[in-house]
Amino acid sequence: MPTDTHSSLDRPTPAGVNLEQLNESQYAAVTTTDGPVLVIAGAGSGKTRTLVYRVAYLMDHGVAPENILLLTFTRKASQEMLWRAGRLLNDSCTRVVGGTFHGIANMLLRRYGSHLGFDSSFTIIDRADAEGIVNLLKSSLGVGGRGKQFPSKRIIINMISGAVNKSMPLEDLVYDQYNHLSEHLDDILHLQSHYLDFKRDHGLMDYDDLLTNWKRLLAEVPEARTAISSRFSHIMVDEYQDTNLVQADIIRLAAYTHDNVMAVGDDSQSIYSFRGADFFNIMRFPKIFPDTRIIKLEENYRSSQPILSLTNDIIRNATDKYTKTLFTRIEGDLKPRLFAAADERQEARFVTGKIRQLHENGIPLDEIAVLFRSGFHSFKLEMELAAGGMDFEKRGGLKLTESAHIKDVLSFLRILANPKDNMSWNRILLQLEKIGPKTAQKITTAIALSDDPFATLAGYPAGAAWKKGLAELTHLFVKLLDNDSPPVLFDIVMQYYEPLLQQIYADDYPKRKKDLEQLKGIIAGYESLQTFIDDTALDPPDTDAGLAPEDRRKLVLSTIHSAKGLEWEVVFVIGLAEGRFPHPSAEPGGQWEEERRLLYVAATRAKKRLYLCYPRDLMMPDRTFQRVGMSPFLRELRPDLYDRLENDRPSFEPSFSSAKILPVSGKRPAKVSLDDLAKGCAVTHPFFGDGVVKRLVKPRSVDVVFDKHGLKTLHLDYAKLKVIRK
DNA sequence: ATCGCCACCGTTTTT
DNA sequence: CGGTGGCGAT
Repeated sequence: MPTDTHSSLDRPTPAGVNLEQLNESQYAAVTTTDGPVLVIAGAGSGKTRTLVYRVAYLMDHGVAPENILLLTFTRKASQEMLWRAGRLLNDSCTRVVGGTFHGIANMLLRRYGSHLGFDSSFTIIDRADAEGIVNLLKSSLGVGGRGKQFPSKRIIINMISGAVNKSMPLEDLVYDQYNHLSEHLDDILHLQSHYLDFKRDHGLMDYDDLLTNWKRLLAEVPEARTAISSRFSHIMVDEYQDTNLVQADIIRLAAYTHDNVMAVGDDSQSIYSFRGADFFNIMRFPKIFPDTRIIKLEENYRSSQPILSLTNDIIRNATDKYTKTLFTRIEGDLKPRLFAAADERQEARFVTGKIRQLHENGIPLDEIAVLFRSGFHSFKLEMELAAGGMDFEKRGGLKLTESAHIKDVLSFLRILANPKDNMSWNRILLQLEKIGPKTAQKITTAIALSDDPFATLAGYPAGAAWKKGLAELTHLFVKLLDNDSPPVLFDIVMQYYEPLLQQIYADDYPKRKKDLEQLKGIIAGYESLQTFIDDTALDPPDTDAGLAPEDRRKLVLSTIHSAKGLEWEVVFVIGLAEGRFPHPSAEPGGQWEEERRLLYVAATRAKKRLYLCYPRDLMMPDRTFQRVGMSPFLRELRPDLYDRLENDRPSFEPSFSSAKILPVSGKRPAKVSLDDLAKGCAVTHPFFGDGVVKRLVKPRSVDVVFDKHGLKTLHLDYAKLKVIRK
């Protein structure tokens, strides 16, 4: 594919794009309509922005939006991107097809799946479902019961899925990466083959199946390949370092007529290799697509220089170096801070106190995040925040649809969409009195073998103890099969399920009931049951879905993995202690480097302020405290790149759990009111320093230009402003 | 043989 | 909190 011979600067510019903001490389990435482009760039360099601009550019040059396919990692990311593109180039870009690999795969398979011999009604299963199947099989095959260190269901699913994603026989993978488990190889292979059969027999499809079948569709069905390749004349991929081999093949095949692919990624941010992601995909890209234009972006548009210096130093020690040294023109001189707490509790208090302080100084809560390696590392902090009456949103923990009661209700609906879904049958039958794993399995096998599952259920020879329960269940399905509106179906299920709910979860029934109300709100927006079920499996709604935007402006607590691609003014990274970070099972060589990149990802989320915290003492499994040092990754850093915070004072911040504290807004009397201020007043602020009032805003805010930090909008209720001179 | 209840334990990361 | 193992009841 010929690249342009004349200077790219001769080309017309995309509508509404301010080219002052684009450096020459970005400009080159944006202004090409043909051929493959690979953008390799560091954190905060505006990779995603080049994609948005290119969408705008393409549409400006006559490419119809419905022919553009934007593949992103999460559905939120694609929505965000389309929204940004919409601001550049009116709203026609909403017709751009944006989504995740899995979402697009689902769409295509529902449409063309029959070419591969699929039943059109397959059910998408998530991780927890997959683990559930392994559990069922483990007991029914009698595998691993006696041997003590048989791998957990989670590890087995990781291995099975890893084999698919790396296009590698499971056997090789076990010898390669799980050698310590190789004594169980036969059992593992046994489980794998039954797992595959189970999914096939019951019309279930996991995340990996969606991708492999998409690939098969492209590779084996010429008419589908042609249809898809001409439908999407331009394909864009974000976060390319997180793609696996199957995804790389999909892109190659989907673009086989035109090669119009643009991929952006950063090898230093590859943190998903445990899931089969392979950042060598980036290196391979130019070989797969000859005549690729490679564009490197080295300017960072996110973080201040002190933060960038530290993050450069984190990655400096990496063994695989493809890394570029990033620079920034953003001003700021606040060095990252390293805080050594005595223990987790003190760490939590420090973070809570700092957040409160920052918020009082005018930083909105949704511009602050706390990041950590594993979900449970934030438990102490969550308690401390809750005790202090501070609201937060936790990401990367349990999703709404992963809780047992929600799964219960969804099972009924999933059966309606796919009567062969034996996972769901099993769930429902187990709820009945006197039916345990064995009985449930007998019934589900009978159902799986029959042509009419509902008739089989009705006619199943019931034992005396559970005859009544089975009859009620049969009756429920009679009613359900008469309807097809999702909200109505939901209500019918709830009539049946609510008594069960009270009985099964007697202790926290009200809380679970509230979750179900929320689910009801979500389902109300759907007209098709199938769409609803697909969405809940592919993109589980979080517990805050449906809240008004102003209520969502919360402090974020997140695992580092779930924070990928996001940014905040202030970032705290907690739990940076030996034994916590890197994860103890990571050994120098393999996983170790990925853990280092993980810390890099965490630190590069910060725009202005970065706090790195660790507890000196950690509670060990045997409930004793043990002195641990700081994370080895921190020890490697040049000490002049950060400021150390010592906690010589025993009670650094007051504990919010031991004292009654009023909510933030009511706690502090306003120091200054609008009446005391006027345009031109000189003021001082404990955090931003000296400045001059530029403008009075609405009821209780004021714009101040600070000497060192530029323009800030401060809320008088929170900010500790002092008037120096009127 | 199967079910239900109680007590105990440990927690990678996930589209 | 969720998974597991033991034990008594059916």
